[in-house]
This record gives sequence, structure tokens and C-alpha cells, in this order.
Amino acid sequence: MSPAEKTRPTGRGSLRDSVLGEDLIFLLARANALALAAANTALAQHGLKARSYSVLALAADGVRPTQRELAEFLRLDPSQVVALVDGLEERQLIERQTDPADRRANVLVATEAGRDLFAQAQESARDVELGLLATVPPKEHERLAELLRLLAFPD
Amino acid sequence: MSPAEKTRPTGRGSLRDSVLGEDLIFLLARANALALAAANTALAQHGLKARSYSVLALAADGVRPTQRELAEFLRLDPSQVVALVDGLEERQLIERQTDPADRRANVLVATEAGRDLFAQAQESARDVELGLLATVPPKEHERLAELLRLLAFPD
DNA sequence: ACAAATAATTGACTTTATCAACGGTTAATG
DNA sequence: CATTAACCGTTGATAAAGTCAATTATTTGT
Repeated sequence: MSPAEKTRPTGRGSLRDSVLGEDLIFLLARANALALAAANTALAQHGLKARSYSVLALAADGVRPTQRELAEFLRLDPSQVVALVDGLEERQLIERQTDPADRRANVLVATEAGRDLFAQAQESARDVELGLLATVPPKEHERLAELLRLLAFPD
Repeated sequence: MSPAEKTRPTGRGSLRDSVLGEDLIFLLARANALALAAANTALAQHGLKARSYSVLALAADGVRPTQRELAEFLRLDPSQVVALVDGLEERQLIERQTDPADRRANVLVATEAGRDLFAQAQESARDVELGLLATVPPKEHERLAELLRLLAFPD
């Protein structure tokens, strides 16, 4: 008891000194929210969002991913990939090619227009990235990426 | 030119060697997706999700946040906070107290039951966190947190 | 005292996410 | 082989999350 707290002191340093400020999961969520928002607004000028950008990226560098691989990689339900691919295919940025090795599967390939658009979008993406990294000492950039890779791909 | 790629070699190392594998925004998104999923399933046993956990956490350590502060901190629309708070309040885990200093605002405070539940949930959260960090050398844990803080709070 | 700004809330609406079911194809089994 | 089981993409139904404008109660500035 002794609830002697004054009423104001929600005050100064604010919430980030609370337990959550040290919660990795929360930090990840918030960092992601900021990054995603920035990326989406920047990519909008190319008619893309982070999601469609990712799909285009993979199609564009010739990895020939199947939709299922994409779903797993992007952590999406396969049905969401369908919609994503539909959108990009209608805009003739990518193409579904039925995998000759397994005719159930579609392999995604970027058209020339797709590769061109990606090249442009990639610049925007890079700018956003640099913006986000503005507060991080450049020396640490690579280490941060490395650490994030460990979280993103724990194998 | 020279498109000599065989058809199979989507093969081995897979997609993570593509451009996206170095894309910070993507890595953040994927790491977050994994963390969020793990957190949600672990917190489910307490009837919480990452979101409600965060709200409870802030209410529980006496920061007396207002809903607006919460919205900004968690990067949510104020209307989403309403729903979140409704849920926790119905379960009598937190309470809205109209801020005496500004009677428009509600200040969130955890009940004793709320603090108890949070204490338990926090352990689950910690386990999840350690699980996620399993691939990261312990020496680097604090540095990772520090770097994420920079991304999450660029000020 | 009045106008403008702000906190929470509601409601309409769009976007994302989750899940089960289906047709076509391949892999595994007997 | 001939089935059976498993798998890929797709669809459709449903639920959850996110976005936005409008409203009420209160506060702030003038």
C-alpha cells in the first residue's frame, strides 16, 4: 500500500524504461513496425509494398522459387502467395512457369519489366534501409545484419 | 545471356542467398514473424497474445501509461488500444483510472490479479526469448538488444 | 468566454491472416 | 503396376488486424 505516488510522474523518460524496453520480442516488433511503415510508403511510388517487393526481388534474381518456397521464406500462408503473385503477374512483372521437374509447382520468374522495376524499387529500399540505420554506428551495420540473420534463420 | 542454368538448381542453399538475405527490412520482418509466432503460442496458455501481454506489462509495472501513450509506444491506432484494454479490463487484469491531471485521459493500472498473471506470463516470455536467442552467442545478447533499441527508438 | 486542440470511443471499411476443402500431380506401398 | 497417401496451388469462408472519419468530453490558448 502507501500509494504515495504523485499523479504526474508518468512524466519524463517515459515508457521505454519499463520492462518492455528490455524485451527483445517487443523491440523486434517495434523496430519491424517502423521499418515496415517506412518501406511501404517508399515503395508506394513504385506500386509496391514490402510484401510484393519481396516476391519481386526473389523472382528477379533468378532463384526460380516455387510458390511454396516463397510462402515458407516469407512466412506466409500459401494462399496469400497466390494473391501476391496474381497481382504481380497481372502487372506483367513476373510470370508463373510450371516447374518441368514437378508439374504441380509453379516457378516464379520476373519479366524484363519486372527486373527493371525491381532495380528502381531496390534503390528506394536501400534509402529506407539507410534511413533506419541512421542511428546505428556504421561499424555495427554488418554485425546487426548478421545477428538478425541468426534470428531470422535459426538453423 | 548464357542462361546455362539447369532446371533443378533451385536446389541447395536456397533462397536465403538471394538479395533478400541481406535486406535488413526483410530480416527484421522474418525475425519478427518467428518471434511473434513463438510468443503467441507460449502466451496462449495464459490467455494472452503478444499485444495484450505488452499492455499488461506496462500496466503492471506502475508506469501508469495513458492509452494514447500506449498507442504510440506499441505503434497501434488508438482505437485498437480500446479493444485491447477492454479485453483485459473485462478479465479484471487491469483498470482504467481517469487521470486526475487530465480527465480526458485514462491511465492504466494492473489489478493484483493482473500483476500475478503478468509475473507468470513473463516467465513464459523469457523462455521464448531464450529460445529465440539460442542461435546467438550469449556474449552478443546485450549488444543485439542495444542495436534493436536503436532501431526501435531512433531519437 | 470562446475557439481550437486533444483523449477516448464508436462505426464503417479494407487489408491480412487462418483454415478447410478440392483438382491435378507425384511419391510410396503393396 | 494400381492404389493410396502426400503434396502444390487454388478457392472460399471466416476471423483478426489495421485504417479512417466522426463524436463526446475535456482541456488549452487567447
